[in-house]
Amino acid sequence: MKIATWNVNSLNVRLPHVLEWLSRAGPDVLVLQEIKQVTEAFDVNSFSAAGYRSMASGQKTYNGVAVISRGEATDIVTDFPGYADPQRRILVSTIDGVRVVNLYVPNGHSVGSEKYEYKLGWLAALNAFLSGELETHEKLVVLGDFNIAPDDRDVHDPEKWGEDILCSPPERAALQGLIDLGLSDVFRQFEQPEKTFSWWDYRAAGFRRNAGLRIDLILASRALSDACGASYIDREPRTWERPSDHTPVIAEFSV
DNA sequence: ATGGTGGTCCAACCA
Repeated sequence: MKIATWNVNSLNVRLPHVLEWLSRAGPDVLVLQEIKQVTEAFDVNSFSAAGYRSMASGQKTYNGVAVISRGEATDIVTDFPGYADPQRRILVSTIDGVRVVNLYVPNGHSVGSEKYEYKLGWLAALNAFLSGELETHEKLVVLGDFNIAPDDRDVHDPEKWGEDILCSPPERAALQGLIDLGLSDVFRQFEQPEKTFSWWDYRAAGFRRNAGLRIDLILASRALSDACGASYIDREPRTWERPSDHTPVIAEFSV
């Protein structure tokens, strides 16, 4: 199974990019974040014409997640049980025997802000949810825009970023809490070029200067991480006309 | 050191 994640920053704008990338990369599963459209506006037909099934959990203007897959998606979950949240940030399903958890983790704005507290609370709810999912699904992958750079290697200028948002110790501790459930960051199972990132700020020529972060992650349970043959980031869509500020992150599993 | 870009939707919010 070849699986990928991409924050598209508006599917209305980026649909042509997504279709182009699907045709070039041919993943079995592609999960999207920030589709920024209501579920009813999600264009299932464009994906079925490309040979994919698809579904979305959308909302107006902000957030919104979608899953595009060759195989059928079953046992769909769109909310953490017991955690009421109008923001559409998760889409969980089982595809070809793999539990696929698509996430758009809150950004958090700045350390100590109200949005930051929401982010940490959301991550606690995620931890509780995944703890349960891991009990019932041996093959589980958690992927998406985590809005957390795991460590200094994932930051273009660690001195400058310091312990700011996306890099603060409580955020990194929350990510470690997920790892401690029995998940691993498959990108780091392989030799990677230095300064490989998945997001570059539109401002201040971030991409031209490679001033980026690796905040789009693929975490896999033991049964899957053992079966992971490759994980890499495809920078190319970030070079296209009118790009998303994120680029696809891919993992290949022999399942 | 500051301000820079982009999406949604038209003023202001979010990233």
